[in-house]
Amino acid sequence: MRPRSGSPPSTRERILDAALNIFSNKGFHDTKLDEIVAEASISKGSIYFHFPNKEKLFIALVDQFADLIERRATEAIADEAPGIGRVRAALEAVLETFAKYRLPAKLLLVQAVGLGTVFERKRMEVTDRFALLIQTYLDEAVADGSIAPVNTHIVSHAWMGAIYSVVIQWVYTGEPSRDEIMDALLPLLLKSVGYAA
Amino acid sequence: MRPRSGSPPSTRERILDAALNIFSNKGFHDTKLDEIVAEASISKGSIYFHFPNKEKLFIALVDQFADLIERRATEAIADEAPGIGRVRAALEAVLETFAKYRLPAKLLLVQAVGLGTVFERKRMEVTDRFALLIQTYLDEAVADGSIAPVNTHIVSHAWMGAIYSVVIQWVYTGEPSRDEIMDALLPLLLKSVGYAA
DNA sequence: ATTGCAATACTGACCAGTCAGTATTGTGAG
DNA sequence: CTCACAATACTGACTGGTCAGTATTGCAAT
Repeated sequence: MRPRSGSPPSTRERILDAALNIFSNKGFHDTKLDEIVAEASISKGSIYFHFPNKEKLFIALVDQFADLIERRATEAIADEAPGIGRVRAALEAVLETFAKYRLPAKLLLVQAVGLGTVFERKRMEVTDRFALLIQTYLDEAVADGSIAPVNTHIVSHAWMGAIYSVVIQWVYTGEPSRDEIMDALLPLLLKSVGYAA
Repeated sequence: MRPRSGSPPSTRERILDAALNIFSNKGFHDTKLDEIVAEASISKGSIYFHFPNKEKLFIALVDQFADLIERRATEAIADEAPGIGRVRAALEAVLETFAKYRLPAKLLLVQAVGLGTVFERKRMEVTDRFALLIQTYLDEAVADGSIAPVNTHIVSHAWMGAIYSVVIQWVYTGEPSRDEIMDALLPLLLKSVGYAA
C-alpha cells in the first residue's frame, strides 16, 4: 500500500497508516482524531494540512483500497482469454487481495457502511464499480457460451455479497482459513451459474 | 410489527415507529433524539422513561426485526418435510419478509453496520443466528441426500451475503423488482449447491 | 397521596476544526 | 558558500456548537 518501501514514511503516509489502523478497528465515529495523532506521532494540525477533514481522510483510505482491488483484478485477467477463465481469475485475485490486506478489507466492508448519506454515495460507487466489473466478465462468458444465460446483474451483486460476507466472517474470526475459502467459495460461485469445477 | 393493530399506538410504540423511520434513513449517529421527539410528537423524557439510552433504543429495533425474520423462517418450514424443501421455504420466507419491511431491512442490513464495537457484537450475534439457521436446514438436506455434501458453514454465510447484498441494492434503488429477485436469486442459490430448480 | 407516565428546561462533556506561531527546506542573487 | 527571504510543512493550545442525558415539575388515575 505504500509507494516506495525504501524511503522513510512521509507524514502523510504515517497519517494514513495510523488512520487505517484505528478506523478499521473502531469505526469512523468512535475514532478520535487525537488517537490518530498519538498513533502517528504527529500533530493535529498536520492532519488538516494534508486532508480537509476527518471524512475526506476516511474516504481517501477507501478509495486507495478500492483502486488496489480493481487494479489487481484487471491485471489478473490480462493473460486470460475471454470466458469463464476470466471470471475465475478475477475472483481469485479479489479474494487474494482481501486476504492479504485484512485491515483495509474491514474498513471497506464494515466500517464504511451505515455512515451518513455522504459515505453512502461513495460506497454505492465502489460497490457498483466492482459489480460492473464482475458483470462484464460474466457477460463475456455468457456470450462465448462458457455458461448459460443468467441475470448477470443480480448474479454479480449476489456474488459480491457472498464474497463480502465470507471475508467479513474471516476478518473477525480468522475462520474459515484462506485455503478453505478458496476451495469452497470459488466452486460454489461458479456452480451457481452452472459451471462445474 | 405492532402487537395489536386495532388499539391506538402506545407511547412506546410511537417512539419505536418514529425511531425506525429516522434511524433507517439517517443512520444512528446522524439521528438526533430531538428529531425522534418531534416525529413521534412525544417528549424527550418519555424516551428515557421507556428506554435507558439511545443505543438500547436502536438495538431494540434491531432485535425486534431479527426476531420477526427468524419467526417467519421457522413458521415457513413447519409444513415442509426435512430436505431441500425446507431450505427453499426458509429462503422464500426471508426474502418475503425483507421485501415487506423495507425500513427495518435497511436498519438491520445497513445502519446497524460500522457502528462501534458495542454494536458489532450485536450484529455478529444476529448474523450468526441466521447463518446457523440456514446451516441447519442445509445439513438436513445433505443428510437426507437432497444435495451433495458441501461446506455448509461457508455456504450459509455466502448465501446470507448474497441475499443481503441484493436486498440492499433493492432497498436503495427499487431495482431489481421483488419478482425478479425471487426468480433469479432463489434458483441461483439452489444451483450453487448442485440442486437444479 | 401515591404511582405511573409525560413534558420542559437545563447541563456539561466532548471533539472536530481553527489559527497564530515555529521549524524546515528550497532557491536565487551576490 | 552563504545570506536573505520565501514557501512549505508542521505544531498544539484553544474554542464553540452540539446533543445525549438529567433534574424537575405536571398531571391524571386509582
